[in-house]
Amino acid sequence: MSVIRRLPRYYRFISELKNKGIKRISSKELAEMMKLTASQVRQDFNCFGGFGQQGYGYSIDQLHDEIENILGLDKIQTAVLIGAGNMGMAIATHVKFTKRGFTLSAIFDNDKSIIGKNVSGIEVLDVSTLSYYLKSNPVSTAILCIPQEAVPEVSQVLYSHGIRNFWNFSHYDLEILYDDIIMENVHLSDSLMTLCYRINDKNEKQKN
Amino acid sequence: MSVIRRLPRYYRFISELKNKGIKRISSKELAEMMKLTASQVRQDFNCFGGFGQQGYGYSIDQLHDEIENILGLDKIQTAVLIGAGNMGMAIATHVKFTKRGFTLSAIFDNDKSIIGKNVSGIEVLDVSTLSYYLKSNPVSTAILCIPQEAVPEVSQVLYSHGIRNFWNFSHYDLEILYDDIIMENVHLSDSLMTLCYRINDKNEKQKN
DNA sequence: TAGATTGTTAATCGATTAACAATC
DNA sequence: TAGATTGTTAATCGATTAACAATC
Repeated sequence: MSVIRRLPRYYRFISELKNKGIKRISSKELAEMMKLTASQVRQDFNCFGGFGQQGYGYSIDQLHDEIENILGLDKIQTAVLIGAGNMGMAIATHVKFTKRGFTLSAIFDNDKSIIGKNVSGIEVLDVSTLSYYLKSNPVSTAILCIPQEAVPEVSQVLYSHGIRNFWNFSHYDLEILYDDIIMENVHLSDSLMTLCYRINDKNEKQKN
Repeated sequence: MSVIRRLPRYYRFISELKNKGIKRISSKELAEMMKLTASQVRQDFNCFGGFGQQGYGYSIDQLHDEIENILGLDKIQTAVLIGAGNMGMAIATHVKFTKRGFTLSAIFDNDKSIIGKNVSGIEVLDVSTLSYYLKSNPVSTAILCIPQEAVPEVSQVLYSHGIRNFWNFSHYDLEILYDDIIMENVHLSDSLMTLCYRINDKNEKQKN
């Protein structure tokens, strides 16, 4: 269902309206704002049970709470981050985990010069202690910020300790290895190449 | 066309096969590897003119070059990065720009403690000199790693100097402001919330 | 009540899959 | 030639849009 992919964006816009103190919105107004069709907005919200009111529109507060609930942002997942290089550091310090349904419980790396450092209140641990850590701490989700080569070994440890949910920043396509996992990929280079395509495609069209 | 979104992934897999020295592959084999259907693989490649050979399959080398060409990775775009916080730093040091059709020519920030520092061979410049820089240096693309609040002002400067291509890491939806731009969004928190949804959805299904 | 706007069904559009003739 | 595998057309599936009756 492709409505799922749109939910976080709805949540972003609705949260902003809520912060501005706005109380109601119609599908038409929201659609204009988000560059969607009113029809799609209504169709989308109706997937999860109609929470609008005919003749009035949607209550921003209710919409906010409903989407929060649908996304499950209230049920906190515990995550560990593997790889405290530039990307891992950026993720650890930049992402608002608690607002997105997660808590970051530990960070691991194999670089002696990084181990022991404090990153946004969390000490970086030696990745060789990962298995030991997972035995005594309940973790549902792993964030992979390690180089492609390291993925098979590290993910094997994670998988063997029951971790089935991954937020993957490596170039490795982990779905290939296990088929009972939830894999959310952030392939930055794919995104950049898509941008490249779109730029070149536009340039070519302008020539003709 | 949703085939575009799949092209970078094809490129990733084909590049790896090429590196391994493999010379040919059939749509069936590639499909299994990438968890697609053989039909889709053939359909996708045929969008850009059939470069397979009946009874044989596809030449890895040719496929690699064709996709590279379709993506336009050979025509280098010049980009500037705005915002040298954790995320900006990670992007600047972590992303292989030249391999993805770009060259990073400058980095800007407004933090005096960061300005002047060297990040992967590029000096961080004062964002107040951005306008001046753009007058004398040809730039086609901007990478936005700045907080949401700063986006309207900075993007106005970029837009007014003719920049129409954006790689956006901020929470701001820039399409709303300008409609003649190419916008490639990397909304990390959207991705994380989608993961949250999928985890909770799976958990609920397992209960029943 | 009249006006507005939803919820929902039907129509359209696009993307994926299946099938098979063409051909290397 | 026989076998393999593509290119391509047709069938299916899913997602988006349009239309309108229901109702606040």
